[in-house]
Amino acid sequence: MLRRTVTCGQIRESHVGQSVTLNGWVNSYRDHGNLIFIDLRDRYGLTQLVFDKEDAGVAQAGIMDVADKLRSEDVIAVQGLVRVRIGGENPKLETGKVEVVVGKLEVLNKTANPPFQPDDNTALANEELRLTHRYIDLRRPSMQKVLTARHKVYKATRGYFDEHGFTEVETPILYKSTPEGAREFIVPCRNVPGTFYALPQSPQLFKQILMVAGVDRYMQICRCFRDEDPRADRQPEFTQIDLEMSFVRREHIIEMMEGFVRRLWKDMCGYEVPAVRVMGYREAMEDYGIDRPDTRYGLKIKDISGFAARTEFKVFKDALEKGKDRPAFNSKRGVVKMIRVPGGAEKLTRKITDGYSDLVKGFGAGGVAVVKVIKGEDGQPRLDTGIAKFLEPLKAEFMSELESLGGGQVGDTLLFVADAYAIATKSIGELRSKVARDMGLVPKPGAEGGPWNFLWVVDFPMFEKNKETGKWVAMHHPFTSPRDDQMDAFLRADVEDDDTIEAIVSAGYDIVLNGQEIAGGSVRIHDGALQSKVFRLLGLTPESAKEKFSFLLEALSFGAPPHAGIAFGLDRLVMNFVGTDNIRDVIAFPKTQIGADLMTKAPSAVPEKNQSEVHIKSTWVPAEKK
RNA sequence: GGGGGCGUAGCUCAAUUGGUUAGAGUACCGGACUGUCGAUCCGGUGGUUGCGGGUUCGAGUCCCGUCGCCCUCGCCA
Repeated sequence: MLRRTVTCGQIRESHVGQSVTLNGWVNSYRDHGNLIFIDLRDRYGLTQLVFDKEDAGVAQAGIMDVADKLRSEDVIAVQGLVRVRIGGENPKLETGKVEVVVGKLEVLNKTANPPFQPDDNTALANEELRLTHRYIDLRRPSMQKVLTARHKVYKATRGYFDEHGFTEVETPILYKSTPEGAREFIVPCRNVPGTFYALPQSPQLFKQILMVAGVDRYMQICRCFRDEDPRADRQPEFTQIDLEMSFVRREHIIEMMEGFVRRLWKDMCGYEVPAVRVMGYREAMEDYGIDRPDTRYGLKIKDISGFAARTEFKVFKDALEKGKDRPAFNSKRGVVKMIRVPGGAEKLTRKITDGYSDLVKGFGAGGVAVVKVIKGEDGQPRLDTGIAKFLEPLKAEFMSELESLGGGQVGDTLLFVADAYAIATKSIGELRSKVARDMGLVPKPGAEGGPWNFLWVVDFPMFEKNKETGKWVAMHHPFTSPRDDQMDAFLRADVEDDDTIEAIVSAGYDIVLNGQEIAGGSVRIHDGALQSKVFRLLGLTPESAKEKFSFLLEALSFGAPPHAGIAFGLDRLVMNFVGTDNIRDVIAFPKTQIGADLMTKAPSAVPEKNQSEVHIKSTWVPAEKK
C-alpha cells in the first residue's frame, strides 16, 4: 500500500515540485475524458488530484482507465507531483492553489453506492438514515470538527485539573441500585440469583467515599446512565466531568470552577470569561421565574400582588385569596406577576397572546391577562384592551409600579399571571422565555458571536414536594448539606412541618450558561447524624436507610472530611462550543428517543438460554399472542 | 403515559377539491468531452407512496390501526 507522506489538508505552494503520497476518500470527480479531476478527502481537508492522458505515458500503465471508474467514497492511495494549478486557484479550498498530478494510483477499496453523501454543502439526509450509517455521517467535515472539539474539551479538562492537583479515579459501572431519583438501568447478576446491579446515575457516592479515603481532589470524565425519556439535549447515557474536593466550602468550589470555565472557553474559542455573577435562587425565581435564568435579555418579572389586591379585578383577588395565611414565597400563597414587553403592542397580536394563555394553562395557571399601552388623546400613555378598565382607576399607582421595569411607554404590552406562587412563577417564567423568542430578543449562541452569559445560582431549597406521592424529595440530591446558617431550622424540622421544610436553604450551587444548566453541585453532608436526618425527612425508615446507604453512613463515621463537589454536563458544553442544539450531534454513537442505536440495532432480544443463565425471564408478550 | 409533526425513486423534495401512465434535481449505469472545482452535454435504470385495513367508480391525498424518527409535557435524586 502506498502510505501517505502528507495529508489532504496540508499541501501548499511550498510543496510545489515535490513528489507526495496521499491516502483518502474520493470526495467528488470531474471527468473530462482525457483529463480527470478528483477531490481527495481525509479528515484534514481536500486536495485536487489530476489524471492527464498526456502525462499518462510517464505514469503507470492503464491509469486513465482506472481513474475513469473512480466514484465518490472510493478509498484510494496516490503518488504524484505537486504543481501550481493550471486552471487557476480555487479560493474555497485551503489547498486551492495547488494540485497533484497523479503518477501512481492504487484503489484500496471500492465503495458500494452510499445511501447519502457525507457532504456539508448539500441537503442533509434525514437523521434516521444518518444514524443508521453513522460511519458515513461522521465523515462529514462538520462532524469531524465536533469529534475534535470534544477531544479538546477532554484535554483541557484533564490539563486544568491535573495542574490543580486533582487525581482521576475510575468508579464502578456495575453499581448498587439506590432507587431514589432517576429510573435506573438494571443488570442481572449471574452469581447471586435474583439480584441485580444498577448502572450509576452518577458516581456521587463513590466520589464522596474517595474523599473519606483521603483522595482530597478527585475528578473523572465519566459515563452516567438514566433510564428516562430523552430530549433534544438529553440522552439515556451521557458524560459528566465529575469533581470533588475535601476541606473546602462553597466559595472554594466556585473559585476553582470559574478557573476551569475560564480555561475551557479560552482554549476552545479564545474567549475571556469575565467574573461570574452569583444570584440567589429566590432572586432568580422572583425576577426570571426559573432557577436557571437566561440573562442575555431583560423582560424581568415583577410581583405586583400588593397593587393587584387594591384593584376590582376578580381574577387577581381570587388568586390572592389562595394560601393568604402562608409565609411569603410559600409555594401555595397567591401572587400576581407581571412582565413589561417594550414594543409588544405591535408585535404581540391577539392571536399570539391567546397562545400565551394556552401556554400557561399547560402549567396549571388560568391564563394571561393583557394590557397595551397606547397614546391617549392628551398625548400621555393610556392603558388599553383586556383588563385595562380595572387598572385605569388606579392608574397613577400602577404607573409607579412600572417604574422599576423602565416605566410604562407607549407601545408596551403588559402581561399578567395570577395564581399560587409555584404555578404563577413557573408560568410567567416560561412565558418570559417564549415572549423573548417571539420578540427576537434571544441572540444566537456563542458560535455566531452572541454573548456567553454565565451565572452562579445558589441558595436552593433543600427539599421540594413530589406532587404525586406528597413526599418530600431532595431538590439536588439527599447528600447535599443545609447551608451553615440553616442548621437550626434543619434540626428542628419535623416531617409534618411542611412550611419549615420548604424554607430550608441548601448549600447547593449551579452554573447557568445562557439559560441552560451546565453544572450543578453542593457542599456535602459529612456527619452521619445529619445524613440520617435527611433520610428521615425524605420518608426513609432507619432500616431502609441502612439497607440502602449503610456503606455511606459507616464511611461518614470513620473520619469523613468536610467536602464539596460539582459535575458538568460535558455533552452540553460541547454543544455550546460547536453551536448545535441537538445533543446527538456531539455524541459519536447516540441513541434515539426510545434509547435505540439504529446502527447496531440495540437493544435486541437475547436467547432464553442467556436469560436463564442470569436467572431472569421476560414477561413481555408480543401483541399478536395476547 | 399524554400532545404535536413527519414518512413518496439510493438521497433531497413536488404532485390542485380524491381523478390519465406518481414528477424534478441529485446519485447510479452507458456514451461524449484536456482545465474543471455544485464540471458540462446526450441517453438510460430506478417506485409495494413506511406497513395493514377501511370509505369510494377511483386513494400518495380521506378515515382507523400499526411501525419508525423528531419536538414537547410528565419524568430527568
